[in-house]
Amino acid sequence: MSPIRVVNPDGTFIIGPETTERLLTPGEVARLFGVDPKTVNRWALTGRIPSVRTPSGQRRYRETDIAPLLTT
Amino acid sequence: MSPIRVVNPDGTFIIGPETTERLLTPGEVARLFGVDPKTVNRWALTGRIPSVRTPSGQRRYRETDIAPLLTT
DNA sequence: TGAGATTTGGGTAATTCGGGGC
DNA sequence: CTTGTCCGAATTACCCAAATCT
Repeated sequence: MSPIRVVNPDGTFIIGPETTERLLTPGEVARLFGVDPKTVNRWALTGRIPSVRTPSGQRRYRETDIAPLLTT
Repeated sequence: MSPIRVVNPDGTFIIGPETTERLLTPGEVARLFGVDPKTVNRWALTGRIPSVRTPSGQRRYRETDIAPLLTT
């Protein structure tokens, strides 16, 4: 399998060959916090948590955005 | 109308006389969005994202088509 | 020629979406 | 103000086997 390499127009990497960021589903994040998945989506809507949208509109959450919130 | 492209076995394809660009496999795109590889192919079938076909029928995806969709 | 990983397609169960109201 | 729930519609995940790629 080839490495992931998504580049910007200026040639810089969005995701480099050595980086594979893990994305979490709303349900996975909900279980981490002990809340309903819809609550997680509301956090995204209100700007509390950044999210990535699939082409169809579903949300995925970066592990690096979620992990710091669990420690506090 | 997208241009006709001839895909090499290593996933690269010819842009110009001296330029070549690598394409992303379904598995790579799937990891970028945190979904199943089959879901990525479904996006191509429903026209949500453009795709390139190898002579054997497998799908490949252009980085420049995928990268803009990863916005937060 | 062979082994292991990946891709593809079909079918079905589970998840997610948004709106609305409590 | 935040959260959990109900609803229908849309989207996705997991099962399998066969084909393709490394």
